[in-house]
Amino acid sequence: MVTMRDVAAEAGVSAMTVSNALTGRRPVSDATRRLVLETVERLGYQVNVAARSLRQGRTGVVGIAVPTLDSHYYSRLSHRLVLAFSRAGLATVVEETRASREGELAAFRDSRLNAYDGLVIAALGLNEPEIDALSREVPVVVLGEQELHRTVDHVSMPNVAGAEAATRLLLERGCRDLALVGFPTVDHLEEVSLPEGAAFALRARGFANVVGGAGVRARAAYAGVTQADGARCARDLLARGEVPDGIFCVTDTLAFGVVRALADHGVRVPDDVLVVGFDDVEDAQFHIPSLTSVAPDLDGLVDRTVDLLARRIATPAAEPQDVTVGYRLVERESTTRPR
Amino acid sequence: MVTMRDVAAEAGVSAMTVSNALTGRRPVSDATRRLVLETVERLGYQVNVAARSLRQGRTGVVGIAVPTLDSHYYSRLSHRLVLAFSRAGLATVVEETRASREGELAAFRDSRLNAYDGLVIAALGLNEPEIDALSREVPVVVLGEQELHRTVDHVSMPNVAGAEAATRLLLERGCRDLALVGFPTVDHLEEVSLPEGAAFALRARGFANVVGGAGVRARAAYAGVTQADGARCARDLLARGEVPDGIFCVTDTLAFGVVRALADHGVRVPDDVLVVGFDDVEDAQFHIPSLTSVAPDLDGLVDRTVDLLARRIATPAAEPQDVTVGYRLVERESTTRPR
DNA sequence: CTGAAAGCGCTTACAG
DNA sequence: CTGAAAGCGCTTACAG
Repeated sequence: MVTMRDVAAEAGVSAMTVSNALTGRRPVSDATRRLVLETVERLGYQVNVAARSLRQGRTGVVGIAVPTLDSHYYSRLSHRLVLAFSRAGLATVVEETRASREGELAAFRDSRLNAYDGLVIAALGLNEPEIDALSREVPVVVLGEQELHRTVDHVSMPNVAGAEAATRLLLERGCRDLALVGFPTVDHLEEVSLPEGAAFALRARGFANVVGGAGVRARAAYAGVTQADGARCARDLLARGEVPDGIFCVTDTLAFGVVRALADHGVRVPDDVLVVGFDDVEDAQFHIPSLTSVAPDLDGLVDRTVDLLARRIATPAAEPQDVTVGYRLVERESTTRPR
Repeated sequence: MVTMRDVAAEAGVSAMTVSNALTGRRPVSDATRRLVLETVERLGYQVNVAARSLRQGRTGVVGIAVPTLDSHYYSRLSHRLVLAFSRAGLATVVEETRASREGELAAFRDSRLNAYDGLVIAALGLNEPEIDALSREVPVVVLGEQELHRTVDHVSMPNVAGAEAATRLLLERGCRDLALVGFPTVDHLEEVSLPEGAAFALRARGFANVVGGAGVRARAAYAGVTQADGARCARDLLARGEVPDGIFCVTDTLAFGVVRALADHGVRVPDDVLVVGFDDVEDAQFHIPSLTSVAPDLDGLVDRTVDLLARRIATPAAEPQDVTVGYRLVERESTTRPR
């Protein structure tokens, strides 16, 4: 391997000067810089990042920890974060936590071990005190799955407000017999905790808030997070006898499964029942029927995340911020009554 | 930060002994090991990976470079690879190349710079000689987007055979007026190169192979890789006047866009036209109609990839292997004629 | 603008 | 089974 020392010897300068010519940290005369760069090119020199990291204590790498990459929502979110950090001059590493406590602890451990400069984590398994403690060891931004807390930078989704808007839309379209898919109950929400964390509970709360005073029927079904789980929820609702006339699903992924299972049982969307999802993943536009969904401001979420992490890295003691991004309700065929 | 030296001083042993107690590389007496581990625990010592890497020249990290994470196929593939490498005791880093030459060169560069022990790359932009040259700098396994070549380990999809099976199914179902979506032509395939690389061309070739002797009409449409691109292809076909009675799409993602755009123009699947995709992504089961698709043996692909990379890391001079995994054709509603 | 020396925190020979 | 010394390839003070 070609080292900085080789380049220095070949160019007849010191290793320091090579370093300075490459990093620009200290001024180097134009002639020397040209000589160094030409020698670097000719010898095919590549800086050794392990050595640089050891010396600097920084790596220029940010970790992104998400429950899984095999998800409509998280794959897109990861993609957007990678692009945004890339624009900010930071390389990114994506890790999967499998939505487990252990996986999330591992992400924090890896952040120290591999000397990530910072970590973005969609935390589902760890609770607030744990995150607060861990966040002292590495600059971190927590993504919107926890309730508000003020000891760590936090960018969250408009979970409650978005779910309220979705539920209101169902009422406005005339639904009087609602179902919530993705949470086990519409009452005593605070007593239930799910492997998927607080986001689902907050969306359920939004649903319950609107349903509460509306004098309509409401029930709930829960089976997990996948399309297959959504299908199971729909079958569960049908097995209980009555078909609701409006369904709010806490994610689009669940909604896809719900719509499919309803079709398998001869129940049509939107003819027999209206359906709204959450996340507005790209697929929502392409399904038949296309899916009405709550579209969180993903650009805002990503931009704020990059900003906050950069600030936290630069100023470890900065005052923690708590940001909730906006949303739009995008209406499509699944809530459009046929004429 | 607590260093190995701190632990050694506290435990009254040498740094070497701490290292040996931790790595197990050399035998340490039981009593000493217990003392060291207890001291490590008490001081909260964490090994510094940068220093270890610098010394060892290895990191235990494997890079995975895919065109994008925002894709039905690549997000699932990345997920599976992460799990498989995790089982093999290797951490993984996922990078996006944006399907560009530059992005792929960067993945190789990062592999050296960040001292990945190995790289898995779905290469689309680089050609064979470039990959062959780069593969001398880092252990690499190339994923199924290139034609066969024997200078680098290579795991490929059953592109030709799978596409042939899909096209044969359309003929068996009575189609006589076919369209290929995802490649610009059905003739002179070798003269066309796409940003998406050779996989699309090989699938087009499979289509052309079957159509060739069958005495049926065939045309092609190409716009890119996304669902929106698939929709554009369908609109393009419709704009040319005649509606085909069978469509083979080189990916499921394109097929979703095709089916949606056809529906927008009142053309029904499978009533008016049959559609087959490729990849068998999870969504294929949940769309309405559910999508018939070529299902490559993803488990086999992932397992072989992990095996080959592990072997290449252990034995850099090993004879390169070229593996093509199998497939199943999964029939669903999109090719089932209504009674 | 340029350089010689020291050291980041480990692990690899070399000894015993 | 254990240790003192050297060095992985850089960059940070300290000098000039």
